[in-house]
Order: sequence, then C-alpha cells, then structure tokens
Amino acid sequence: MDRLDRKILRLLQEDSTLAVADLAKKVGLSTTPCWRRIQKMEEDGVIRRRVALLDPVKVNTRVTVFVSIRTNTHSIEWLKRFSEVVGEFPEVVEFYRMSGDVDYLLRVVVPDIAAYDAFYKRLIARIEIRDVSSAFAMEQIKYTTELPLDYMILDTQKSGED
Amino acid sequence: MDRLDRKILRLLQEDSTLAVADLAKKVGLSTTPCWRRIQKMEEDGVIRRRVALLDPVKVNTRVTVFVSIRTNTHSIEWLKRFSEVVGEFPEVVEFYRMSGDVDYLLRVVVPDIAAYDAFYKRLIARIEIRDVSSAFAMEQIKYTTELPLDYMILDTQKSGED
DNA sequence: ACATTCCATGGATCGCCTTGATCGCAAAAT
DNA sequence: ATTTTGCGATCAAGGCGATCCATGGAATGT
Repeated sequence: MDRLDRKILRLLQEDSTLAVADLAKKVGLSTTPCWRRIQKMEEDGVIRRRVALLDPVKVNTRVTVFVSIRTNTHSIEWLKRFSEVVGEFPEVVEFYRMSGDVDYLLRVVVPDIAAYDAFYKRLIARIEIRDVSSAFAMEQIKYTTELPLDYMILDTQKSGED
Repeated sequence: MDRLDRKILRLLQEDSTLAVADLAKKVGLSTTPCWRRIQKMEEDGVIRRRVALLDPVKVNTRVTVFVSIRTNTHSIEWLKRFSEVVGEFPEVVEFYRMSGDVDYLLRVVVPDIAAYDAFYKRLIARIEIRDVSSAFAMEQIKYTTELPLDYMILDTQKSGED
C-alpha cells in the first residue's frame, strides 16, 4: 500500500465506474499495473464491494431518525437477540453499540414521522427495551461513504504530495 | 417505477458490478429492457452514483465517534460557515442538523482516540462552538448503504410479491 | 554484480455494453 | 370491435474495455 494505491482508492470511492485506463491515467500509471493493484486490493479486502447509491428522496426515505436505546439486561444473549431483531429491519441503516450513558444508537430512515411511529411500534413489539429516545434530523448536510485515507499506513514514506 | 425497477435497485444496491444480462435474468427480463430501465433510473437521478466501499479497518479508521453540538448563534450565516468548515474535514462522514436539544450531529471516523482528540482540536480551532459532547461507538453492529425500498411509490399496484 | 521488484509497452482475446430495428402482446381508448 | 399505445422479446452488430501474457527497462537492495 503506497500513495498510488491510495490515489486509486480515493478515485474509486468517488466513482467506481471509472475505466481502468482512465483511472491509470489520472493516477500516473499504465493500465496493466493499475489493474493489478485494484485486483490485489479487492483480494486483500481493502475494497469490500461496489454498490449503487440511491437518492433517498426518490425512494421515499427522506427522514433520518437517530434512536438512542438504553437497556436493563446486559447479557451476551440479549445482545445477540437484539442485534438479530434490529438487523432484520431494513429501515435500520446503521447500528452501534456505544460507550457512555446510551447503550445503542440506531440510524433509521423512513418516509415521514408516521412511518417512524409505525416502525417504532413494530420494534418494541419484537423486543423489550428499557428506554428509547428519538432525535429527528431536519437536514442531512453531509453524507458520504468515502473514508478518509489520510490515516492509511503506507509501505514507503517517499516524497510526493496528494 | 414498478416492482421490476425496485427489484433492479435492490440488486444494484447490493452489488453494482452485476452484468446487465445476469441482472436481467434475476429480475425476469431480457437484457435490453433491463438495461434501458437502469439507464432511465440513472437519468432520473434515482441511481445517484456507483462507488467502492472500503474496509474501515484496512484503511485505519476503525473508530466512530458521534459528536453532538450545541451552538449559541442560530443565524443563517453561522450555519453556512459552520457547514463549510465541517464539510472540509474528511473525517466527518455524516452531518445532520437536528431537532431537539442538540443542534447538530456529526459522525466522525478516525483510527483511535488520540486521532479524535487531534481532530477535535483542529475543529474548535476553526470555529466557535458553545457545547460539544462526544460519544464513542464500541462496535459497529450494522452499516449499510442500502435504503429500504418498501416505501417506494410504484406506478401500478398490480399483484405480485418480492 | 546480481536478484528482485515494479513499471511501460504492445498485443491479443473475449465478454459485455450499447444501440437499432422489428415483432408480438396486452391494456386502454375511441 | 378496432385502434392506439406502451412495454417486452428477440436478433444483430459495432466497439469499447477488461483481462492476460510476454518482453524490456529502471530502480533498489544484498
């Protein structure tokens, strides 16, 4: 992993439809080695997958709700079951176990408040929860799947920018 | 937009490298009309872009921090400047304006706590904020870019499953 | 000096994207 | 009942781009 790999990743995070030849040109390589690097990073699992990103408005999921959850039971079994149940809901798009006073945090996407209420009822019907509090996002100012690559660990620390 | 389109979107959200022919087979179409539907959905902006998703661990950003921000000044100008400044940080991967007692919520990805502290200092050096509180995620139980398509508005409500 | 590694280049194959044209079916409209 | 309209199926064909191989050269390390 050097800065060429990083440059490739940067571009593929933005647009994975880029032809290898174009990518190579932008990176400053010829197509063959560029292609090989991509292959390697896919094998190594650095590149997980390539997906299509949809417009939330167009698919009628414009509302994001953050759901903070506190629980009584802190057993492994409960966590396992809780994870499974929550994972089944396609509205739950992110799901974290937290430190601090909140135990779990969900990001839920739905068309509107009414749909959130319906989701909420379905959720608590499936599993017991001590305390739930919902915070509604009024606006999504930034959302990106691009991870910062500045922290990547590179093999060689040669000169160069980017 | 009918259930065939939805089926196509479902598959492309999982894997955008699928060949049109394979996609068509899975959906129950022949390649040409399937390809045309995809084109249309790209033109219409339903499909925004195709991107590569990376492994957070492999690119050294395993830690997620949720940053809750309260502000004094609630002017449009402040919001504009704040948005710009925050948007410049690649570590900020999501950024919402919230209702309720928190004004803004950020999701920040970094390698470790130390890096978060450095990020935090850089942030408050750039802009004045009344109150900041950080919540660390111990575990990412679920993360998906797939939006639920069950709420999609379809042209025809014919019979069928999926 | 030699081995290793990585790149550039060229070529060659093959799959699939992309497009156009034509036909058929089914629903809707007149 | 007939016509119109709107898909989809099928066939065909051009062409781009992915994929792989083979060779030569440059830089690095031992």
